[in-house]
Amino acid sequence: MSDRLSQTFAALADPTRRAILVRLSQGEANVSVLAEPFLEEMSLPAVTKHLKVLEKAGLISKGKEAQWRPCRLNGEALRPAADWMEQYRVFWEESLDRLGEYLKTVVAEEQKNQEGTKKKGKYRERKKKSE
Amino acid sequence: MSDRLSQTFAALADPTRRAILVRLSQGEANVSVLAEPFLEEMSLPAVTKHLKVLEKAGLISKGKEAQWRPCRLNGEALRPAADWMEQYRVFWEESLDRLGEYLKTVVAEEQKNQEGTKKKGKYRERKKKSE
DNA sequence: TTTATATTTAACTGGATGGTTAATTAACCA
DNA sequence: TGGTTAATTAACCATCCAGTTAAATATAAA
Repeated sequence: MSDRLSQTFAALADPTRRAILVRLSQGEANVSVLAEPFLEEMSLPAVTKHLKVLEKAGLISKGKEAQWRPCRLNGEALRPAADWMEQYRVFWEESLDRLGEYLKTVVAEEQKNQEGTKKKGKYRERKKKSE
Repeated sequence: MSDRLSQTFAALADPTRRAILVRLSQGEANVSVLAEPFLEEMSLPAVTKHLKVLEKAGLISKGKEAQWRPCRLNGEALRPAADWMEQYRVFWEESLDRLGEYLKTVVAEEQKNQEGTKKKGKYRERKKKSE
């Protein structure tokens, strides 16, 4: 996996972890509080592991207060992922002022200009570089 | 993994797959064209597999034209994931009119009111239901 | 000093992922 | 018919992932 963006998306690719983030968006909470809603489905160490994944991805950070480990959301870390998605908004959003439609058209134009993937015999064939 | 949202995020958690989506946002392309930029790093079947992941997640769909399989982006499928992220925008965005700051404050207030994770002795202890 | 609470670590397991090479399928072309 | 191109499937492998139970660590409280 390796890169940051992949790590972020991977961290979000689990319902338990997303639920934890939702919970943390309402304020910090220590591990057992966070775990409580899941303890009928999984063990506490399982939750600890999820928290570790979120922590490694930079999405949360853990404090230290006596034997408790208050966790808090680090929303900042979601930004690159959100920004990445943002570039696709145009593909689904029909905005009120038709900006979406307009941009789609622009893209379609571009597409037509560079062509190369549309009709029989026009598929661009590239020999692999022999290096 | 199972649920749709997880599937979407998981599909995005790989740089090759994200690059494929970027490429497709500029227009449809068949498999070998999509694979070309990666063939020095991985084999064609590897790319086929990535495409399958994207397809299962509903992010792309494949057509059929002679021996070619023109792939196209299905941006629509990204919407739920983008929407999910959107709820966190407030945590990083300092909007021009300070709406972000304002909402952060609201959350901080709420946090203070419900407390329960802050001071010694106040940690909510719930016995696990014996069922 | 013992006990209780909060959390983590260790060791293990089954199943998913991401890659490989070799073989197969499918359509076109000469 | 036979060859070429495009893409997939099969079989395999190493690693990661999400969970488990049991043991360890750390702080507080009696």
